[in-house]
Amino acid sequence: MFKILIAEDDMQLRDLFRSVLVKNGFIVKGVQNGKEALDALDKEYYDLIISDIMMPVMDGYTLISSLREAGINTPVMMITAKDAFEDMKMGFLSGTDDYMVKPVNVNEMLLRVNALLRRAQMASERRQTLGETVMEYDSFTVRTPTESITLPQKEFMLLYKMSAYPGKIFTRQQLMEDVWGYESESDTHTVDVHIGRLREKFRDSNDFEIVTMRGIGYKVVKK
Amino acid sequence: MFKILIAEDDMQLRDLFRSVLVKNGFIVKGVQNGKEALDALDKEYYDLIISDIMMPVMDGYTLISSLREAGINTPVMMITAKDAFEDMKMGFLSGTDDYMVKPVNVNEMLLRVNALLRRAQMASERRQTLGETVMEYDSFTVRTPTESITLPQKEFMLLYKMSAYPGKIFTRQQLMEDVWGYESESDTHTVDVHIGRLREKFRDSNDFEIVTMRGIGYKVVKK
DNA sequence: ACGAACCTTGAAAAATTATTAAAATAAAAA
DNA sequence: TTTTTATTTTAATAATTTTTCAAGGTTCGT
Repeated sequence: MFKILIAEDDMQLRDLFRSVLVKNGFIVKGVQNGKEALDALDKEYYDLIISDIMMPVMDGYTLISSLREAGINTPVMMITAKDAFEDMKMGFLSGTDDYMVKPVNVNEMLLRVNALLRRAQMASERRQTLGETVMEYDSFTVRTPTESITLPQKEFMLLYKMSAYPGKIFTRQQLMEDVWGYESESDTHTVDVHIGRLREKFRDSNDFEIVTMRGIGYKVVKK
Repeated sequence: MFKILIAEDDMQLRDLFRSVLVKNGFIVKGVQNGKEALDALDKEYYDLIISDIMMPVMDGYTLISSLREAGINTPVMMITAKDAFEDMKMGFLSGTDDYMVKPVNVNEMLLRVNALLRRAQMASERRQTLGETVMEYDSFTVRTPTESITLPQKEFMLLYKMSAYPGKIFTRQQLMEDVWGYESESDTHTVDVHIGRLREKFRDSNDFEIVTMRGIGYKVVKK
């Protein structure tokens, strides 16, 4: 299920886009300007951004530039009122992936959105979400609303593995095999130490906690 | 540099596209129809395909469909004479990434080509900026407010590649493949040495730094 | 309250990366 | 061509971070 963020100050247009996208199975959030878009992106992961250029508070160019500078490569489709080459050029140079001129044919928009998502999927890293916590396998990074930390390999793998099935209990043995590999010599108590460190790091998480199943193993539970 | 394949039966148009792209540093091969395109793709790798829809022998839809079926995900831009929704729909459904209607604005085409290559994870611009630091691909030169130095090839390519996606993590393997080439014999630790030299040279940069992602690779971060 | 299971801590061991120097290769100049 | 210079690679060692292990303290369930 793909999540799309729409930044558009014209409420009528925003609602039109939203209804079309929702009707086609997307989860959509609408905001009024670039600033609000950044806030939304901070809280939650989106698979695609549709943004108007001219908006109050923060325009589309600024929005995209800041995203790209922050290393966020979410695909972006820009929408503009003016059919001017210079505007389009600025859009593409800020890091836009596609560009449409108003009045927008919503069916074309749908096709283009799908094409962008298809292409992004290929390059996309493996990723997992637990509430507002996002785990990126390719960078061993965990993003929460308040921070973004890169974990050591073993710690990350443990968390990633268990988060894939919240509520499911994993025995130490299972975790050893999955994370350390089939014929690891290491003591299974090593798992405990890593769990301890994870707990310390995510003590304040509102999304999950690691629960001990005495005599069995551990599980990640959604809060 | 990047290789682009153009499939277009109108010789005049093909030559126009070719000359514009060549002028912008791309290596271009032109063919007359889908069949010839498939033959060319069989012989050689291309980074992007620009294809007309209506062509004798084999049309654009068939070309793209066969590519996608064969698991080839090269980005494709389709070009058509008719401004018809049904045509565009068929184009996108066959696996096209972008779509332009004739008469084609070649400058817009250039922008879109670059956007497609960027999304496909290839830095296509010949010049990049990171804050006040400018990198020129053609001369391997990096200019900062205080100085201007020409780097050795490997060092420059490394920096250039990573700077194209600030914040994105590159594994040594990836960097080896991108900078050294697919089947390099060299030890991947040679990357470390070059990174070390880059760090030394740009120790005082206010614009960026190279951060180690332990166990994974490196990334360039904006300051 | 008791024992087993778990948590915490610190320090040793292992793995990874940084740094340096020297050797090998490639490019440029004489 | 030969010599010189610059670049790239390899190798060895140092520094750093992660991982492991073990000991003592704590908690949990009966």
